[in-house]
Amino acid sequence: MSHTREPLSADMFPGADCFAEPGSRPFRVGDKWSAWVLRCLEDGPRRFSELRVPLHWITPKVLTETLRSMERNGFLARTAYDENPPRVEYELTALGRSLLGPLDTACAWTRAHAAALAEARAAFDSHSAR
Amino acid sequence: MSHTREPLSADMFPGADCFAEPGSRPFRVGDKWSAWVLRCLEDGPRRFSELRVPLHWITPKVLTETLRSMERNGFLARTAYDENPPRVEYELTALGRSLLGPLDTACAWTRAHAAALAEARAAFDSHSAR
DNA sequence: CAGTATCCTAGGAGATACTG
DNA sequence: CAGTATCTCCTAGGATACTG
Repeated sequence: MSHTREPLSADMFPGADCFAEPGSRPFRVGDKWSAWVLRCLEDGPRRFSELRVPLHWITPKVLTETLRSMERNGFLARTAYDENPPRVEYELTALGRSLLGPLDTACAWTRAHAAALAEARAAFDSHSAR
Repeated sequence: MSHTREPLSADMFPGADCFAEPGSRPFRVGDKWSAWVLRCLEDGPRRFSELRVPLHWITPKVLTETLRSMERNGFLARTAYDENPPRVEYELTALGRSLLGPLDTACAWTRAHAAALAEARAAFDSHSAR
């Protein structure tokens, strides 16, 4: 199993690269990972280690920070089960779920204008090159 | 005239603090200033120095960077008039204008859930305090 | 398994000064 | 007026190692 860092796949969350990846404009939801976490939890609760996989082996420190921040905002709920080994599940709240709409809107924009964006950049770059 | 840096007023662009200000979650449009610039140009072309005022005297370096990036993405057009003293105007393109919709959607979400957000944070903070 | 604890680095952002 | 040119600072994000 490779822990190599590659760009997140756009298949999982079409248009999201424009939200979460710092290098990609124009959109970004808050920090680098929150929007992706939101999508990962869309279909139900997930465990800490389950979240790491689709997030390309995000380091535990960064995932913890992201989850704490989202929990603080009331976007998700953390449930710790008293078992051994420990089990913790994260699940979207109604508030967190309500974010999916705006997120979709922005995603839709990105997909609808991806070609125009690429063209604009190419034109700008070729113009500033000469 | 005070050049003191204060938080951007929410009156100018309700809900936008959740897009553009790094410290404010959950939303942020790309970088710190792009969304604000978009709003500043909403009602027509503006000059470089005109933009600095509503943006709380953003430094010329940062404004230039922001405008260049937006120009590269095709969100705005830069027009330099051959006069003395020089005059340069920035104006939204159709592509840039099309961003206003998604931006409004996200703004609307923020305003609609501002109370819930504040409550969630207060609850989280008081809980983690004790 | 679900996290902490440390250390480190790149780059976004600002202050200040200067120029065509 | 409309920008560059430098310098500096901060912190989000990552690598790695360890723990209840």
